[in-house]
Amino acid sequence: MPEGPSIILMKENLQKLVGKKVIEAHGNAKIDHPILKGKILKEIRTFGKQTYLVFDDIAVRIHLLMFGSYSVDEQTKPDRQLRLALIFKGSGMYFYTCSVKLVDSEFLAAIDWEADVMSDEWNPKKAEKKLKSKPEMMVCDALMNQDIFSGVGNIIKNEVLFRIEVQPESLLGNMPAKKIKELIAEARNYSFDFLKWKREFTLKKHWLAHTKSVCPKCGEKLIKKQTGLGKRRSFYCEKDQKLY
DNA sequence: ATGCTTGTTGTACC
DNA sequence: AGGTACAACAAGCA
Repeated sequence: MPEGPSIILMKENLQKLVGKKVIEAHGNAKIDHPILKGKILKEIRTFGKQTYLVFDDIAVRIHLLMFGSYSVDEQTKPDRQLRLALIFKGSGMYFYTCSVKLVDSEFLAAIDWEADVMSDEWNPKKAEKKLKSKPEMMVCDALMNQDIFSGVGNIIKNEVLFRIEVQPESLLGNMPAKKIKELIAEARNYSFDFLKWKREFTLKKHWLAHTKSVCPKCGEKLIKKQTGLGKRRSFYCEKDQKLY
């Protein structure tokens, strides 16, 4: 489920419940469920991998983490613990295996919305500034950093680095300004390709590097390695992706 | 079937 | 104070 573009799809699927009143809230999330009862769902906002169900004075923050899932108007009961259910008149939303928190409006106001690669407010100049201030950071960690590229996950990371022909362990400070600009442009660009392909259920088919064993460009064997401080798996071609 | 993973948070320990 | 490092969480897949 959980990289930024998938969260956009989740928002779309939940959208039909906006404007409706919560009749009942339950589930094993450690929140004060009754507080949501009777409130109108004003809007749904997303920030990277996070989803905010916004009510008058409070918002529910949902983060699907690695294995989270959701459903709208579920027909059959899934075989796992229900984390949160919000029941509306004739409809409902259900969340599983995710992090659920109540936050206030100040919390929303403090978010740097310009860091979200999927957002209209995405600010590439700001991203550039953040990257320039961290010359010692590996590019694989930078892409996964949610303060810089909110919404980018491991799949997007691997595909972006393959596209711009940069080895994951490259240091930001060693990369020419032009490459940094490519990195920023492609992080957004690929995220929208991801969204399009996910919508068509053809995402996996379009992977060039992620989980692949052979380089589609040169036919050499791809390297699979845990990289960066995050120790997340990277797939890359030693021949086609340059180490800066 | 055991190990791995599209992710983050908390806590212990320097 | 700051960072680092790992455990914990959990479901679906190969």
